[in-house]
Amino acid sequence: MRKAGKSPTMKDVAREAGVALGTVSKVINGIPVGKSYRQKVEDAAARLGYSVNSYARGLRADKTHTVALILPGLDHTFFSALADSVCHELTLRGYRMVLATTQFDTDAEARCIQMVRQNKVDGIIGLTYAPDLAIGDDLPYVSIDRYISPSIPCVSSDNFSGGGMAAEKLLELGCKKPLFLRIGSEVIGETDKRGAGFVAACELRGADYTSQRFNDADGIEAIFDFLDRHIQGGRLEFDGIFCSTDRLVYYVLKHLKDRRVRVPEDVQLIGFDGTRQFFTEDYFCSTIVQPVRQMAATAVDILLSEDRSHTPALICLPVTYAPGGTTQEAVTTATGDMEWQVSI
Amino acid sequence: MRKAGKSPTMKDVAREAGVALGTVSKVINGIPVGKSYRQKVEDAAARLGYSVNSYARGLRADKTHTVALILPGLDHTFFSALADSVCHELTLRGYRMVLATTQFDTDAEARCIQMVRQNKVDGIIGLTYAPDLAIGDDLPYVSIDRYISPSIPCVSSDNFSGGGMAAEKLLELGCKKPLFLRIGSEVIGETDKRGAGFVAACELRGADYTSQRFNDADGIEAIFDFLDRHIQGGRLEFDGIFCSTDRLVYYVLKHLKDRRVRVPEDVQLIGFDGTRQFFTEDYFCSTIVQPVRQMAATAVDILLSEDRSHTPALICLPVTYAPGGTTQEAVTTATGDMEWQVSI
DNA sequence: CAAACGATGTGTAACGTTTCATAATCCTCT
DNA sequence: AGAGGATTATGAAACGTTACACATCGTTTG
Repeated sequence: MRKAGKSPTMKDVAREAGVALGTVSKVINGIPVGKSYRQKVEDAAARLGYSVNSYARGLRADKTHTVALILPGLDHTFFSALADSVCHELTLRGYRMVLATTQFDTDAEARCIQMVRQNKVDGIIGLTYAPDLAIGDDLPYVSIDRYISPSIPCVSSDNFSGGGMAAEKLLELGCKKPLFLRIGSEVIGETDKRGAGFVAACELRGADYTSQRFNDADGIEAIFDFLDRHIQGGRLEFDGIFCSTDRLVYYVLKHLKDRRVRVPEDVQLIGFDGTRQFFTEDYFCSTIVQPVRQMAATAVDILLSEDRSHTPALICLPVTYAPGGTTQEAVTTATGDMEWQVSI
Repeated sequence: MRKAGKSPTMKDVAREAGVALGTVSKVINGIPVGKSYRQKVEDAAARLGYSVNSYARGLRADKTHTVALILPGLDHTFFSALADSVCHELTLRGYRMVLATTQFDTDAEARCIQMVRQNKVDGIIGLTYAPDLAIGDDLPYVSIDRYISPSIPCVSSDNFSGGGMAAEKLLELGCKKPLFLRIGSEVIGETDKRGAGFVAACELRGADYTSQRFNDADGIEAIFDFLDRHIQGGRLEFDGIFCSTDRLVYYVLKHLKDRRVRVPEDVQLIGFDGTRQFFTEDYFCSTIVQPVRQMAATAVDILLSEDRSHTPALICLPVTYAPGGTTQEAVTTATGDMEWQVSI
């Protein structure tokens, strides 16, 4: 890659304006300076098209005004919404964002940390899965949805309450035999409190619940097998399922359709995330909605806060329930809007 | 924000290893050096946990290995898929990506350019709308979907052929009175060739077509009004509509449903973009699919190519047609899979 | 055996900024 | 009018790296 002619430096501006280097620096940084000097410098800078070299600045000051966001990828609403919000929040605060994606690969996570560390970012916001992520504590780090250590603040939605909310809702909607289905990473993260909350609420209400956990390694087939083992004479023995993610709802939905089990008539489904369809903005399914924007803003706030010595280790933000067609609410929901899909 | 203890520098490593600064630099950069020296340096670096300060490096070498991606936002599949791919392609080539979003605001676009210019990125990939974006030609720039000037390479999908493809498809599917509907920015971009391609194909086939263009400023209501004016006795006078984007398909679909016009029985719809539903991966509607990954890879390739003097000003990548339920194909498509939505 | 050469490590200048001690300038007050 | 103090501009040092000229050492050759 070729770059035409070097861009002007402060030295050039100083020469052009006939003032000292330090004066130019002051003007650029808004430090009070004699009016005529300020004018001369501003004119010269404009004439030359000067713009600060933040690499030189970042070298000198130990502050780069850059934050790294490390995510598995952007191919999921939750991730892209998070990235969008984080980017926006950072811009508002005068920070830049460098984005690195890991494809759920723990090696890539380590490489990303390494990479952004070289880049001397002022901090990292990360959504990672490696059980032993090496983050020196010289570099401020805020973790999303995964508690790593007491010295690393973790921002997540209130997974426990969300799980409880899902249980309450299923029971309220008349379910007698609710089931919790979990699929996810082998490592235990904050999101695993969803099941715990579900169980706690069920026990409190004395409900006849079941909780079944699978790992990504088991494959989705393990869940299908489980469901099949619980279908007796075309009838599923559960009448409500809380799935650990909206994506899981999709798979379950698909499988149940194959088995001619009707949703939501025979079994009601609640997911977690708050995934919405494009354009229509309808929820993909009945779901516990994570406050993505708030999570992003909170993560940024904590990361950039002056005093990081007293930040809580774990911050849980409130979730809400949103009906989305896979449960039988009393009133019809907005999804009725999408009836045209019937003809497809 | 507080940073604990400064990180070790090459000087520290040199002292620790008992060698000269230059030798450390050579080892770090893989320049041949005596075996024992190499070992000493590597050991010392590992012991101290040294990592390169890319700000110092970027200051010295006029190369930062950083590329900026400027997008309206990430809240659209096309944008997030593009960001995902660009990020991935850059990582493969050892580059970092800084992401800036503009919210479709042309002022924000200018601020972003300004910001990344300060950041001395090696180049910019931008998807912008400002009619007169000020990009000095000292900074390599690749534009997506918008031709700016002969010296700025533009990567887009083959909008013209895509429009033609949509026309051909509608005619092939039996439409006698096809309509092209456009909504978009006030400034004319590459995407406007969609309509041109449609018109060209219709004229070639002697079809009785109509072409109607609206701007964002007109509001979606203008399109609804237009449609209403062409509904006679409950029947729309067009039997096929090519919409300039999938999003427009959504609005049209919604409006036609209100007016009890059936899709695809009464009128067939084709969009542009290749938007897919989450999880299901089904196309949102019948559509002309943009090769997002290829666009990202191409943009990155061009931006990072050594010799930018002979790059073509405009690169159009091939699009494909994908049926998605808003047209009446001979064979049933994969969307049949989503029948369960019927019950929602 | 000495001179010349090649190979390899060393140290310093430069990149563009900010900061800070110093110098210059301007007032003000005696 | 001149000295003292307050204000403001100046210029050099430093940030961590790379590149290049130079010094050093070992080896080959006449």
